[in-house]
Amino acid sequence: MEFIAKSNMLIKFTEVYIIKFAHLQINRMEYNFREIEQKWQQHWAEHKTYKALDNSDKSKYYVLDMFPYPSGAGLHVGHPLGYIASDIMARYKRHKGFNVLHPMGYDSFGLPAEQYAIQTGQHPAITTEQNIKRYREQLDKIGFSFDWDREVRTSDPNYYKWTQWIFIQLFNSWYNPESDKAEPIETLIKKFKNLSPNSSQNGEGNNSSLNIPEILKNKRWNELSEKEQSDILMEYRLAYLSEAYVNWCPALGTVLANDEVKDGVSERGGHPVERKLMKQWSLRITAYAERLLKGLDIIDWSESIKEAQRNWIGRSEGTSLKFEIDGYNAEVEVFTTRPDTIFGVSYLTLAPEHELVEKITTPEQKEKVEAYITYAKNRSERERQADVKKVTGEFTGAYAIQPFTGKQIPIWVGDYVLAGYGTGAVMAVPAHDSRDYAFAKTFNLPILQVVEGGDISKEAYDTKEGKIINSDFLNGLEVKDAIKAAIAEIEKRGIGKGKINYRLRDAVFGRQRYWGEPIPIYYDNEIPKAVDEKHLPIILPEVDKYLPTEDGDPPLARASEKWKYQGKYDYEFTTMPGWAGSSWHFLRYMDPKNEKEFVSKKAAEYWKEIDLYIGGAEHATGHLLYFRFWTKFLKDLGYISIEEPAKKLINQGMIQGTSAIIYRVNGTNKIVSAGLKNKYDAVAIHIDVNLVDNSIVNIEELKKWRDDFANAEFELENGKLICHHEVEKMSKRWFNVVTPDSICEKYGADTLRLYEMFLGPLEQHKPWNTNGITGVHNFLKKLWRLFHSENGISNEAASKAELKALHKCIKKVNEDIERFSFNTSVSNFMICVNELSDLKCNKREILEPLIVLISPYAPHIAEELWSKLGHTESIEYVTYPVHNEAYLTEDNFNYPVSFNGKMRFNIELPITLSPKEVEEAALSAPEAQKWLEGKTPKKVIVVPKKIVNIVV
RNA sequence: GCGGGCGUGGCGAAAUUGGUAGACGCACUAGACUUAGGAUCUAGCGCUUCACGGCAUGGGGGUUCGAGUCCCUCCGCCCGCACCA
Repeated sequence: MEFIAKSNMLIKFTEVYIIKFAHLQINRMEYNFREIEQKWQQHWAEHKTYKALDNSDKSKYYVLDMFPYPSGAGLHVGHPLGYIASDIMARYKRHKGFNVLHPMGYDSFGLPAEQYAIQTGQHPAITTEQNIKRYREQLDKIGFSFDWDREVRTSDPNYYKWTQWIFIQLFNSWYNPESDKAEPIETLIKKFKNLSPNSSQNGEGNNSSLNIPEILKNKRWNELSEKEQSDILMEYRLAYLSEAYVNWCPALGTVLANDEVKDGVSERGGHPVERKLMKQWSLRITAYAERLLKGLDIIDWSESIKEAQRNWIGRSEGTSLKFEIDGYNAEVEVFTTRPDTIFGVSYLTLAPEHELVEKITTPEQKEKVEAYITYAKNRSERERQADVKKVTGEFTGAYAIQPFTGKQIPIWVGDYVLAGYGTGAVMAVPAHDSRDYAFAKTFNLPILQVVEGGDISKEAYDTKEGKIINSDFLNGLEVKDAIKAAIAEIEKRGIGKGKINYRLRDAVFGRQRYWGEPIPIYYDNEIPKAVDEKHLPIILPEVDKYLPTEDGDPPLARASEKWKYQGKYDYEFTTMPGWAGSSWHFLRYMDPKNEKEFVSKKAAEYWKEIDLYIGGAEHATGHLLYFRFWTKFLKDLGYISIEEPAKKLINQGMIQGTSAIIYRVNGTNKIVSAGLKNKYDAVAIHIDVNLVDNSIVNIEELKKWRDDFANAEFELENGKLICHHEVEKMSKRWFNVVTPDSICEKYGADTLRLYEMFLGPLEQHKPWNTNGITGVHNFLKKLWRLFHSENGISNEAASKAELKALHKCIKKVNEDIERFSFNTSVSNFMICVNELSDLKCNKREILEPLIVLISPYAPHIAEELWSKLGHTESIEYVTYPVHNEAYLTEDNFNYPVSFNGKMRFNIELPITLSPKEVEEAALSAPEAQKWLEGKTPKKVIVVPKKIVNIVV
């Protein structure tokens, strides 16, 4: 008895032991991503695995992300999408033997930190620092291969010192239209000094495109006062101070650049924007309009971005033309693209802001015109844009002289003419321009047809086709030829000339804000001067409040009395806009610690331009235009040698949120499953998406999430509470924010990386949906299992089938990466691992290259498995596998043969056959013979490797 | 209005130059192994038909032996610019 009991116990004991042991073994085999990822992230940081070398014989590859603004909300799952793609590229290129520059930084000046500072009084530098810390933690969890030693922050004085320095270079430069590049302002001064007064009209520079200021036609440069000289140079400097109409946003208390205004409201915050005449610092980006346009042809950017920039630059060829004003010693200059319709002009229209309006308005019309101007000024941009159809205007009482007929034509004021474009005045040809037509119809002005075609009693005929009529010397010409003839005649008479106009405006550069780079300018007797370079950086001073002063001066005016240049001169009080620091960050990464230069010549020569730039398309007409502009400028001054900053640009799509919605029966505390909601009068409630798994709500978690659900009654479907989904912007407001941290915690960084790529094409907008993530997670588990079979790793030679599975994958993945199709490569990994699993492959010969192949996508698991295979060096330094065509083609393919869609069969042929032999074999196959029955084939089409068609 | 992009199963999506449309994944169905599984494995899964087959890439037309892919046209969606003379 005792013995039996004992042996039973022994058996039991053994069983328990075996189970325990098995359990241990399973544990050892399990894919423990948390442990692995932490281990390798630490390893990479300690060993500086991803350090980019400044001196290398290797070819360089520069892959850059648009750096983030570190907001308080932290990263959500949409932010890293582009970073993951660029990281894959960086790792792939390292495997391919490139010296890769893959840095990251922070665009850390900006509005939100300042708004927060205004509310709380906390210095923006502190919140920014906290946010950066949080960002870094989040980024580190995803396992990026950034070279963090090269980190830059735009709000760091060591960085903005050089932003200020570049501003000074802009201030000290002008654009020479003759050499077609920026030059030091001294070369312009020299030109002015050499001018001899009174002869300048037909002097040496007669045909030059350089406009000589009026005053120099009577006086020598040296005779001018310092103030006069300064004022003249301001008209040429690339960074200049001028009085101009700007987009003023009262709510934000600052001016905004055109690209920061959308539909008449501020892009940030959506506050109304009005036009205001202000003295402002601007950058003369218009000087670069033509080069910015031309450069688009040589860069590999998406068509939509290039079109957006072309649109924004808005080149249009036409003619400037002067009309004398009857009874005044004055002229109105207009710009037109249709000089061929000059004989159809029935009136001129001036913009309400036009300087001549006041001068030429007759006493009888004065009251009306003034009332109109007041009305036009008080209309906000938004109102004006909203009712474009509403035609308004007023007659000035003055008349202009049609230069060819000598006839009087009335001059009107109308706000459909924009002050900022062309000359702010148009010659109105109602018959051939729909806007002039609407105006003429409203105010009963004559409509004279001068181009044949259309029905001008109904609408304007604005097509640029047809014969010119009623037009003296232009009669009978086609529109195209008439334009040329008209320009020639206009130029001959000296009343105008051919001209190219751009829609692009100079970029307003000053912001009435605190949290930005101080503009390195001081005022000496009201004359703005650049601070000496050796005094840079001008450190952002401390202020008591981050608000404008009572006098309406910007916050910097609050700085203490000691904040003066050289102890006596006032500084400029506005700061630079957000896009200043981001306009050159790509250069600083090349040489981030340099204290003597913004970038050394040597580093700039080696790294040249960005090979791949990844970021959002929302910067199309902002950052992406400005950083091209600064690049061209710095090239002109000889500091760098590239004309375009980024060879290739990819705009990653936005990841939207998938909101979860449940239904509560109105007036009760009863929650019903989505399928049952139509039975009731139910209201939709957004709930936290993290409480939901595959549309099934975790009721226990829901009850904890919000008090009102704790005691709710639930009506379920098959025991489950199902929710509905809606695609919305990812935002706290909709409880649909998913953070990368939560995904890393649950599935690991490698799964996150793979899944973000797997979600769909990189450039496409797509909603985040965690449902499919188990698929890629399972793939990693399966991959892990391949390396942990019962028999361990075998050194046996691989079979044909195994080799084929591997090499097919290598080929496809290489192709996928080269064409930035990251989503398909994830599928290709899955196919390969499935095939190898089916083959129970545990061979080193296969698994080693496989893991290298996957490592750019899933670096942590790759490093772990690589070290398990006995390697001590990081997988990052291993050469990327190359596919072997032989493994792909050795066995037989099937060749289907089809005829006219009527009949189809497959025959098996060896791959080794030439196309000719394939053709012969196809024709002699029994199926083909039977079908042909003596007919002679007219055409045999052999498509390599795929299909043979026989046509009779 | 002008310009750019897109339209493929229940869902995310593949299809490199025109060449067996729907790879891969999710969801779903059935089964195996399990005390159990939210683990793993096997099979099925565009529509239609009992089946052979037929029909399918927004609609219509064209080119071609062959069209998701090229051309024309219409419809729908997204994005950018918008009184730019």
